[in-house]
Amino acid sequence: MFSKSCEYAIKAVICISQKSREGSRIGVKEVAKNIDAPEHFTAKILQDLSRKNIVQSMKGPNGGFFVEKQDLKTSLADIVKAIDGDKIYNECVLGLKVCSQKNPCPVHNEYREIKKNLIAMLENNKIEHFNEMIDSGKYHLKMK
Amino acid sequence: MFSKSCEYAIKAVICISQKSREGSRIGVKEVAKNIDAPEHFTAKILQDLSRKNIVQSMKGPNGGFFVEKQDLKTSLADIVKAIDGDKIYNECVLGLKVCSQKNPCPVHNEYREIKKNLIAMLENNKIEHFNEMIDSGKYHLKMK
DNA sequence: AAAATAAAAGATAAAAAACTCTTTTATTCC
DNA sequence: GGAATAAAAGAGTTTTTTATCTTTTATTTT
Repeated sequence: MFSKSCEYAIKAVICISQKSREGSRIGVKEVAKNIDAPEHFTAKILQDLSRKNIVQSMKGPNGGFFVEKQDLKTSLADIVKAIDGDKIYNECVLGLKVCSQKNPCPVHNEYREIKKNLIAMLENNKIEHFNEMIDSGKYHLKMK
Repeated sequence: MFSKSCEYAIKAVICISQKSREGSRIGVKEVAKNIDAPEHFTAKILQDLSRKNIVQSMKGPNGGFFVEKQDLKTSLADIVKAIDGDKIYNECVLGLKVCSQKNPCPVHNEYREIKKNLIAMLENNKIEHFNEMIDSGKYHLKMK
């Protein structure tokens, strides 16, 4: 469904935002450990997310990554678009270059509904949400 | 969503089954042209589908690929499972190794519904279906 | 039986994705 | 200002996926 980078990105953003609520920043090393991803690879992804303003960063001692309050409204869709692009929005399930309402592939109509729900899910789920869910103890992100 | 191989496989099976209804077999070269896929790569995929009994094959002059009548009941899910495995059935959207009803990731419950619909779509759509749809002229598989 | 045809199998190559390592730049603390 | 810290940037490497090329095997036709 999503690329590995994208999966890591989602987990990383949630992880960083949790730290941010406590008022502190978090370094690559700790993020990587938390989300069970390779450290340097995580660094690349975080650079990308930072360039795209999904997370913020500060260099130097006591530096690290954090998310600003207004960015808690970032949705899963925003992260997915930032990393994997908008192919889930546009691409045909069968990979046809031309597949539209006017010129549909055999599963176009059925898939449209599924896609609609998937996109709705990605857009409605914001990171502030996840913080609450994970706090509740009923949901997790751990790889154990 | 699916690998390239899998997309090709789906199109190839539909393409072959259409020829089979006319009572004739079809060679790799023609399949590849029809589905706009590289010839030798298509050959590999067809070998795989043949080993897994989703299509049949015959060597020699007048040989080629075909699908038997009973195999028209093959669903998209069967093809996807044969090529990409059953990860859409089992894997967590966020890539967590542990993600279940008892130990859900933050989107587990919402995604479960979407997954259910997706799987239903894949299982309900059989290739005999597609033949009719494409015959009707309202749906297509062409890459033009 | 020989020639022709077409898939099967095996080996190789190219591209993309995933991952690693090293150097540079910005910031803070002393 | 100098040392220490941590991200940014750049330059690899490895693995997986996608694609190509060559040889072998099975079948048919003559």
